[in-house]
Amino acid sequence: MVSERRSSPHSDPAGHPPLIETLDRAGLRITGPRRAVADLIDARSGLFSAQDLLDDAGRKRVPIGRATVFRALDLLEELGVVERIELPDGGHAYVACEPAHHHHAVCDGCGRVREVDDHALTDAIAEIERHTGWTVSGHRLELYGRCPECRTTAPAEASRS
Amino acid sequence: MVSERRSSPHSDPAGHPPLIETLDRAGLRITGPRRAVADLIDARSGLFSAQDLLDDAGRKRVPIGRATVFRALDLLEELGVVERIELPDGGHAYVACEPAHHHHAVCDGCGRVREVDDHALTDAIAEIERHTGWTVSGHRLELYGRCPECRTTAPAEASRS
DNA sequence: GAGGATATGAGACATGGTCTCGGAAAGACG
DNA sequence: CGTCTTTCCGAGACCATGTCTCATATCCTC
Repeated sequence: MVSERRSSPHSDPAGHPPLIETLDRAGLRITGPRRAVADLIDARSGLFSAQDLLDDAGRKRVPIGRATVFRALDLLEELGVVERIELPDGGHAYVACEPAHHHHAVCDGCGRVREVDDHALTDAIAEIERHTGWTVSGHRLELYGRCPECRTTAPAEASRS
Repeated sequence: MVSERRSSPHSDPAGHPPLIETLDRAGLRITGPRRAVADLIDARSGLFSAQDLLDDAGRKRVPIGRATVFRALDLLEELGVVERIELPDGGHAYVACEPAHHHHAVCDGCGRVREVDDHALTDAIAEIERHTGWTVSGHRLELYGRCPECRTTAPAEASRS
């Protein structure tokens, strides 16, 4: 489980439109459970696990099946508005994000996640292709560290390279 | 005692010394099971899962407990000679590697893994730190694509950003 | 509305990994 | 070598995170 931290009850901290809109625009069925999951995600900020959503749902007395949460998450991931990321400790978490290609920086102080783009990385990959002979069709980059707010507070715990 | 010394078709692509030596040099106990796991890994190339090692062990009639395999893998990971990587499909796999910091490129044709270093990435990260105000203490980069041998054969399947 | 396509929920199953605990083996020492 | 302490091992229970199945409920279109 990923820790609980929410900011404003419903607003999209990073300015995303409500997730449910994405489903709608993609021409997918808007069902009660889907809407519920979308809302639960919108109400969070930063990292969360499927279990977190289930817990939230229980707390709010919104009955949703486990499988449904995973299915909704898959769907949203496919649409690019939710991403599953790997944590330094080997665990997983989900995070809502923009559909455009980007990477995530995860703060190990507060769990906040920030999107980062990667012009420089693109160049780096081109370079790698050039001298290894590989064709790189995809990549995954995650950054771990501390956000400006946490930088001055408690020291970070170990993180892997 | 396991007979078979690295019999893999593409053995030792990067010229690693036997893994068991790493344990020895680290001053850790060299026990039968640890040696067995080290040998099993040496005999492989590319990605493998804990289950693969267990299967190999069964095939060679080397009885090793599941927990022991995971413990040995943890140990080797701590020493930096084995790394656990995230696959594009969300699964995990292990791979033997050099202890120095680097990244992996995974071929989705043959499963081969190549180590890649990242001068350019280091610069890219410095750049990110500079204009986001974050302190990046660690990162994880994985590249997916096709190695030169597979590039000309069957087309790659989809892979994620 | 009615009907067919699709999604849902409950819970079994799968996978990958961790924990516990009694027993066994490694290494230190005399 | 024998004994002692420390560490490791194996078996299997346990756990977390997902996936699958299938009967039922729901959505959307006509």
